[in-house]
Amino acid sequence: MLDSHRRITITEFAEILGTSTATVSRAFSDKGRISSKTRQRILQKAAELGYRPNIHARNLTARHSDTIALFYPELRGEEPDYFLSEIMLGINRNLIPLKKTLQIHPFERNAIPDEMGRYIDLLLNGSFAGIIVLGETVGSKTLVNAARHNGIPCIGIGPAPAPPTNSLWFDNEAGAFLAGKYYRDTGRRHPVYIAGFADATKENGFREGYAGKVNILEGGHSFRHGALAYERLVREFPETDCVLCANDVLAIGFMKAAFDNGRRIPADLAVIGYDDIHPARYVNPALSSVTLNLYDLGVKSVQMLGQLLFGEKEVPSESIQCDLILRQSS
Amino acid sequence: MLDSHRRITITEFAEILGTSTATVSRAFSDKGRISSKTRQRILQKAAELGYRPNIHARNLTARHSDTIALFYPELRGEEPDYFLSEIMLGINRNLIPLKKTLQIHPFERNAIPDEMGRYIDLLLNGSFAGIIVLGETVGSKTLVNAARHNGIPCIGIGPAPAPPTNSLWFDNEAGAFLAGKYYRDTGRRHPVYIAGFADATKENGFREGYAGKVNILEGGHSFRHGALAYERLVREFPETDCVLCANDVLAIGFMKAAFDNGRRIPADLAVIGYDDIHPARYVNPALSSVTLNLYDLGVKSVQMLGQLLFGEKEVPSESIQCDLILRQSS
DNA sequence: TTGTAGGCGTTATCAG
DNA sequence: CTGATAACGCCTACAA
Repeated sequence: MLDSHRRITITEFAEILGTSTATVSRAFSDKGRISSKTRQRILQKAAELGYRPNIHARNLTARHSDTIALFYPELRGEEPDYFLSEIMLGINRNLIPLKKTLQIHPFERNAIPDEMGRYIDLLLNGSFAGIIVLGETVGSKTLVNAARHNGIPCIGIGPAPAPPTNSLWFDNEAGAFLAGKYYRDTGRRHPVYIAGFADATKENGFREGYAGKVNILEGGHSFRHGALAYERLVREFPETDCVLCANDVLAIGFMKAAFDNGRRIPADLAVIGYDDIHPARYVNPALSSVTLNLYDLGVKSVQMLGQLLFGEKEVPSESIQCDLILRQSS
Repeated sequence: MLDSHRRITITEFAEILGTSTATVSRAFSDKGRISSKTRQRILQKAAELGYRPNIHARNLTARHSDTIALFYPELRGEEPDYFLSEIMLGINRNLIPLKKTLQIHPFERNAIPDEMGRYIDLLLNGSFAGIIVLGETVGSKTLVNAARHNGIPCIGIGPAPAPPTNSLWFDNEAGAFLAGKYYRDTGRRHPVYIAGFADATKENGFREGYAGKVNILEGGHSFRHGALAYERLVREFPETDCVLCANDVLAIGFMKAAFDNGRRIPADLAVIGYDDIHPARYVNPALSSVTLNLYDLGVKSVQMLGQLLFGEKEVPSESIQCDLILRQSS
């Protein structure tokens, strides 16, 4: 049964052709001298007989594969990670020209280094041509370090501060600052920051931008967290007239609860999100947000990785600009 | 340079241990008799010296890898595919126990079989332990067939009609029927169906459910398409008082445009979406939708694939139930 | 329980 | 330009 599906090997194939395995190999490899006539013949016959180079044998000799891996701290909720989706789209769209293939590796967000063993293993098995690591978590850093230590091409994506090379960063403090300043300039009086994961940077940026006291509320990373945050806001800070949410998902959930509660946005309560995921534009009211240009982040990360793959020892880190996109909610 | 990162091989490692490579292999393979004492010793020493089995060599002898691939027809827009995101979440969450790794392969939605060569190659290279194929496109079918022909474990996910085995399906006609019937029962007079990809099934189901004439409008698969559809609706079918959108993204875009245009939903105009992606619950008004239980679809698909991987020749196809989830928009 | 040795399918080196 | 042949690193009979 299995045997009936057994593919023909280079040896058998070469025999049929009456040539050597070396020549067949050359026909498929683009390097190594070979007359275009024999290549033609070989390629055609291959199509005919269904011969294809075995990728594992190939990887074994080449000592690496054509797959690049994306590692990211997983959201432990029941909702997809929209932040990730946008970045991944950018990545995927640009992998084709590199003839690489994408592998997805979510890891536990709160993992300590010792718990990253499984991923380090993957990394060190020589399975990947290169990797992209998302996030600022301990796990992320563990991965990035392991990659560097072992000479594996690796681009890190995350908030500042970032190493001077091989990383792509954005300045959350600056982004949140924009929101704070905007609220100050538009005369809002009682700002609240609704936090996502522990990240003092956004909170600080927001406070500095506002140049005044801001209240803090625990948020999270799901629509539901956002809705819950609204309920808490009503109880704890009823005077609030503007909020910055640590991410758009939170903001959308928050707005939903506020809207259903009869709050007028932005008249009574302004809200600004963070990340600028696509749905932000299509909720009611359309959500103002600090854009991280997520798609571009993805695109750029594979460009950088491409250079590494191409032979560069390292590439200078780059940053992506944050902007405040004003829509209807603020 | 590269050499400094060269990992130790089984031969060298065995030599250091003063044992044979076979024993080392056994220590790592869980099968093959070996005293737990020597295994202990070997595993520990391995950790010490940083020895890890080379995955490519492993794959070569095993004739397959531990990666499973997800193939899906790509949305050619600038937005992530939210439908896919939900399914992928379900898949990812259940891959860990299988100790498998996920690879992502978007392909051109309108690809004809001849253009699927690249993916067929991947498939036939023996690279995958198994695959999951999404969609009802020609490309999807090509892939599924190739897999079956070559004895590669494969689960297809898509709308009915589906083959009797190895596939996971949902009944779009039945789903859309629910929406049509609901509109009939709630006294709506002028229904419009806003189409996504060419899929007569939903349209038919909707019409049958409504048991009357329904107008059709081209839609698409992005928020923007939805918004545009609203504009066209105003011009072409101004009397419309209820719509079914082929997917939620469309519906959300549509509602946004309607809302900004001062339309009262659902009073003047009811809208129902399809797929029930998470954001549907958090837009204003909350979107009624035909749920496909996308997450469960993902979960179930890996369960089925798991059986195939476990040795079953084939598993009976299963279906996932569609339900109409009523929220605020209808 | 452990060791020996051949094989997995390619690629790379070195002659020819 | 083409052919032999030795790696690549591991697994698995088979033998001990």
